[in-house]
Amino acid sequence: MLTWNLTSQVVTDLDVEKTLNCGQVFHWQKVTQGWVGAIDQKAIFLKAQLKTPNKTELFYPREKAMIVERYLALDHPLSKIRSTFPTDPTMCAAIEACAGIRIIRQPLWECLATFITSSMKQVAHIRQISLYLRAHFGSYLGEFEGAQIYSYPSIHKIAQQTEATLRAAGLGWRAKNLLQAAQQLDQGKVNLESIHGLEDDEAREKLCQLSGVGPKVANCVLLFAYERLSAVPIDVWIKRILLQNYFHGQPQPTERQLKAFAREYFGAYSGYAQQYLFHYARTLKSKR
DNA sequence: TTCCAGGCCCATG
DNA sequence: CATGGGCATGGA
Repeated sequence: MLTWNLTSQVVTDLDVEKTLNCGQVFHWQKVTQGWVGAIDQKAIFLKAQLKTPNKTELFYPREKAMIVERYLALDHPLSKIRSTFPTDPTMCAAIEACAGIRIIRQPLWECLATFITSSMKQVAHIRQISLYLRAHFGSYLGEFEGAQIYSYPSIHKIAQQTEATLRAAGLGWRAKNLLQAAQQLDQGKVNLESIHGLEDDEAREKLCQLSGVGPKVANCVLLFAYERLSAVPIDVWIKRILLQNYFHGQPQPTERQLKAFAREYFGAYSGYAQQYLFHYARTLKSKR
């Protein structure tokens, strides 16, 4: 049973629940008072108390304060970011539904690997796969209220597996992609750290050299791990909401036209806007 | 049971 | 550049 020496601070515009459950990260577990999970190799506990409609007191381990503050992107100026969004009805509804959602800064490999395993999978199943890989190939970090906490397995650990052992995670044909990507990285064919220094297009191109990584997964990694807040992943949900709300009654745009529109129309923080639309669309469906 | 899911890859026009 | 088919699995 892990114990926590907590510190706290009052944060404006932070909804921990939505931030952890809006489809950017998939492993945090709910406990009585808050959430437990891992940031790299550190077990972390988070608790949020609402003070006013947009102010939250966030409690987190004192000795890991810097790590948590960086991970949750508490430095992102959400008010300023929101002000750059267009003000059409759909976007306004999404902003209201997504108050306090922050694009977090995830570890590179963990984010990349998770989204390689995400293609044509529902969020619930991506989570299941992530927890399986952690429990079987990650490092045990401790237990809290029955929740077992593991780190995400290293590149090398995954690279050492066989396609069969990975398929046991329910990966199906994605197992080969994950294995090959891990091996490419393990052999130094691509260096994830070095991508930090590249322009968006170069970075995207580099990521797409990895097995199982195409434009959509690359944009997820750019947005959720490389802080490229204008990167717009277009999945089935975003495509649907764009077509219904911004291309209604018009001839079907090509993928290229859709991308160009998203990047231009939603502005400098189009990745943020995209995430709000994604979560908004999913909450709408669950309500029906 | 059927439908669908945070796509990628490769082969054709 | 764009379109179409194949690919595995499990939740809803």
